[in-house]
Amino acid sequence: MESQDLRKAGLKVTLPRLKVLEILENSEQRHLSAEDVYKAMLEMGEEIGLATVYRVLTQFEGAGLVSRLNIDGGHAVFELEDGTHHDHLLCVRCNNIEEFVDEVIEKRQRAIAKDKGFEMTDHSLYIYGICQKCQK
Amino acid sequence: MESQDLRKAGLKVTLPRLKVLEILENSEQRHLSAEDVYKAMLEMGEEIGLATVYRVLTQFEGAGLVSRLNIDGGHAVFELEDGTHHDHLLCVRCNNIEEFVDEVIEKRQRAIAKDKGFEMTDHSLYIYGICQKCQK
DNA sequence: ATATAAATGAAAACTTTTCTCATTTGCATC
DNA sequence: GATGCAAATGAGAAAAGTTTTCATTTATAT
Repeated sequence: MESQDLRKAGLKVTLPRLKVLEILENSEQRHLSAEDVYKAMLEMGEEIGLATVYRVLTQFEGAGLVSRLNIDGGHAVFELEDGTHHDHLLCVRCNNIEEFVDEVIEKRQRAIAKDKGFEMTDHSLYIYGICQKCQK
Repeated sequence: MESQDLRKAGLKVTLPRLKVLEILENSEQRHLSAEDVYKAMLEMGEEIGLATVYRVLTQFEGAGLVSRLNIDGGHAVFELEDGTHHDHLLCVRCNNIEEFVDEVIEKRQRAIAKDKGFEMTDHSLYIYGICQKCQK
């Protein structure tokens, strides 16, 4: 099943790649840092180098299998690509990440870029706050 | 004039602090990295350590004198705080930064946070693209 | 003038990510 | 199935940006 995805992306089917995919698919957290993936790997009893995790995730990003979020203050997290564009809400207490789609905002962004003479290539929007659970 | 700002912020009035403020005020670029400030300092013939630049900028941020932007991919730039909230458009070719304010987007963000049960503390929106100059 | 708490500079440390290079592996071909 | 070769891997070094440490210097209240 996933081997096909790798082959389609022009990547050899290797154990590290399959395992990284498996972790991304089975993790209860949709958003994982390279470190998270690395630790999950070791917990599964799989030998892997952290450099390989970074390489694999970067290749997956290039192949459109995952997307990378650059969170405030430096470190990146990865999520399985599901074909939908969406933005993120981050809880500053528990680091939970939620997703949302808002067509009004999307439209305004395009209008702003046009207005400023920019050819928009990308955008990133993060809303930081305290999630419902953490407010109690 | 600026000495007052420093004193109000509970910071001693020192040469490095005054000089960093001066650079932020007089630079033709509104958005400067710590490295930029450091280099400008050396060009002015002022001795300063890079660590001091970072410390001073971080203190200024805490005091509300400057704000820090975390640009995609890691490094931060600082701008003099002008009391207005605004978001940013970044040119991926020349790294020029423009600012914009959009009340529609602001309103939608608040609505989304509320809808998801988040108590919004902050948000960041960056539109990446190719600016008018760089399109030619 | 002086004491003292804060600020500074230089270098080391830290964090996250990428690179290097020798070794191993997947896979097409025989 | 054996074999050859390009691609992938692991370990550690390196890079980039930022923070910390600590001995020395400086600003400011007394």
